[in-house]
Amino acid sequence: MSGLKQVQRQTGVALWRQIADRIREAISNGAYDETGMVPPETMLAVQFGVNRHTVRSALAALAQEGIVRAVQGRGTLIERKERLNFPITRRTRFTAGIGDQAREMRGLLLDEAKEEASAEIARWLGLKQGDQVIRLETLRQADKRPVSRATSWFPAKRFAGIGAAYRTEESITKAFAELGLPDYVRATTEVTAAHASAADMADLELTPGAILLIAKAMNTDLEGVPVQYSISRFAADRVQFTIEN
Amino acid sequence: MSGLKQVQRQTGVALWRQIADRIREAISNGAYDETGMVPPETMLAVQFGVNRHTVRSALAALAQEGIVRAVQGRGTLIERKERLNFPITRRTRFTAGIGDQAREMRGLLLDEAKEEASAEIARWLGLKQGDQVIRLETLRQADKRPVSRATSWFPAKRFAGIGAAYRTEESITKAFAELGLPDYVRATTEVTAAHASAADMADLELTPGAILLIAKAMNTDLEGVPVQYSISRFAADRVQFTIEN
DNA sequence: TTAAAATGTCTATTGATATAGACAACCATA
DNA sequence: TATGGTTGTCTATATCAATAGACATTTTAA
Repeated sequence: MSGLKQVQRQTGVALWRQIADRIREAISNGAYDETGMVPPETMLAVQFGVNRHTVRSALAALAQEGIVRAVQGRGTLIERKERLNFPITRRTRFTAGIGDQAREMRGLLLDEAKEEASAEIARWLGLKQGDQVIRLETLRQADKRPVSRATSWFPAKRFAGIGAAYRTEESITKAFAELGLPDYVRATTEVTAAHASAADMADLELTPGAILLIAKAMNTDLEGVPVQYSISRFAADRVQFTIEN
Repeated sequence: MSGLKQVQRQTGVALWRQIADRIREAISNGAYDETGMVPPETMLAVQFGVNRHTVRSALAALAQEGIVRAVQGRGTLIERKERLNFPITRRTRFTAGIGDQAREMRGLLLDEAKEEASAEIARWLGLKQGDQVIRLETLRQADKRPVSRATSWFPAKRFAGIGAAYRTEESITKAFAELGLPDYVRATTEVTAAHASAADMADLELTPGAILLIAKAMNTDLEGVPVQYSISRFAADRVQFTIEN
């Protein structure tokens, strides 16, 4: 890998933020694994072609995220450098999928509502617009660190009580099982990226300007009948998707 | 869909940039299809809870991208509202994959080099570190609009001359065919997101702060022997990926 | 023709961003 | 214990980002 290059002078995104993103990426890629520390501020300033104070702003932001910790006289230590891998296959399951990469997996139910299907939701679930659906707002954590924020819709008739089941089981797979659906498969997944909204920023403990990986997914039962449509927002600096064909 | 909500006051990313992103997204989602115009500046200012001048900065950025065009006295017209869909399957091909969504597809060879495989490239291509590989830097366009910037590696021994073949055929699939590989399959794809580098910004004609969807892909021949490893960077506001299982 | 509605332009003010320089405080080690 | 390297803090200055208000210009429609 080549070293970090100079940042471009841009409008709209603060320099310190661009530099924070670059350093976060470098840490994630293991660029500083030898020392376990970020290079000195003065060196980073030269590398990026900016003032040392600008580098300090970037490092302060990373310290706020818990990624680095500055120690006066010694340097800036790297505290955390993970990126969870999230396989997307016909058998995609959140908890099992990244279960071996974290000690503790949790799924929190933030909100539950019964509502009428919009045209889009109806299309995905194979219902008629206006049919009753259950919407779950969930937050998934790995080792107490928020990983994704998802909005899921289920046919209300077939999956009444899925909210309560999810609240106790903390897993869609187990909630389905409790409601008499022992198995399901991932039919389609659409992946996009966007800036985080204010609400997602709060839930995912993101800093401003953060990027989301957005997966719109549809699951079906083994007969191909849609059972769930979900829009999951992942903190892009904490995960990657892997598609194995 | 609910209407646009207020933006959050953030640090590091300019308000006008956040608003530009939101409006671009709304246009892409067809929120203004009825009129073919963006709402008046004063109305947007109220919706986002900002000054009209801030909205004007956002619209100016979108005009610069060619997405809208302001006409004094009339309003701000929407010029373009596309997001190419890019299916990722075992038979993923760039040109064929989005060929029906654009009139003209082109693949430009920016650079070609023979080099020694790094540990990572060697691992992906099933070679030994230091084995000769050919690296192609390519830019793919749909209707003259840049869509992705890719770096690809090929085993040098097997695919000598792939640069020349790509330059004339403007397609990996056709270049492979010319070199005696009539068919290949997508083995794995890793998807991440990040901010655009300065170089990618220039090649993809992106505005500062833009987001990239990054796909690291490995293709094999029908016997499962790796033939290509590539890192493609897509302008996130112009594409989405679809994974069909 | 007139009025309303929309974008375009200008001035002014405040706070955030970025640069620059100097020096203090702290740590490791020769 | 002295020194060099590192982070922490302070002052100062210039530019960008955002708000605020006023008014001009252009188009549409009453």
